[in-house]
Amino acid sequence: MVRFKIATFNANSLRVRLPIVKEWLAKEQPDALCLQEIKVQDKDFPTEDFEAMGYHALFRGQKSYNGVAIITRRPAESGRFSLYGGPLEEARFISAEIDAVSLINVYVPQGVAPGTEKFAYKLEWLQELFSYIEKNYKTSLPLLITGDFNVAFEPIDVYDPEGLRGGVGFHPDEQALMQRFFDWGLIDVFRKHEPGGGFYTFWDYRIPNAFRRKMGWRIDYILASPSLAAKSRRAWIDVEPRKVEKPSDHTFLAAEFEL
DNA sequence: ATGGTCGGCAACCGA
Repeated sequence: MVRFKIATFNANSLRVRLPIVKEWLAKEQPDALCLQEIKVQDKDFPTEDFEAMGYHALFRGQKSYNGVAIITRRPAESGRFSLYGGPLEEARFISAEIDAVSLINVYVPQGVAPGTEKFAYKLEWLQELFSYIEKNYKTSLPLLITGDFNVAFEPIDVYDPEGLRGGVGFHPDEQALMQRFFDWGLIDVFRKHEPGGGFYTFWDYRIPNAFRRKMGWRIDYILASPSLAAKSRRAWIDVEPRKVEKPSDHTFLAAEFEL
């Protein structure tokens, strides 16, 4: 039996959140950590900080916005650095092969509001991600898709389902696309271990004291193919890093498998 | 009655 621990974290600036990330890595020693919204260009990526801790880094950054990375304990085989394949594409997709597991890390467009061009782009991006997975992966093989999907799937995944229904992040068109991943066979590993509601991974900065008031959303996911999901032993949300000086609006979401 | 968020990066955009 080989332990395989994976986590995902929307950093909202890796420069600002690097101390939190390093502390969490040291504490949990995951085999892979997927980061989103790193907001650094490749030339500024803190590779040395991770190497000094015995970790390896794959990343695709961009100026100002977006940016994704996969930090691994053992060297990983890099996969793709974009979904559509173009050099001008926003840095929202990165994949790798690690310990015989195919890993895809995504930062799904936020979408602003239904009816906007950006909302249409979000739906199109999710559709493209699903098509890519359907075309290139088999449900029988070990696959993990992690990241910030910017979609809450069920009413128990948001603090106010009635009030938020139909808005960005809790819209039936977004949920229908999430459903396609589940229909294909992927399993929401946190949900597998925690059937109850009220567990969130994101609290909007713009709502005063949202965390204290429990006004959260569960929009970050670790999705696993069936055979891999069957090997998960636990999944959890770590809110401890929110108690530091510079909390993020997201938390670390982690899962542990026995391969 | 009113103001109450972040981060990047240089004026606002994105979340």
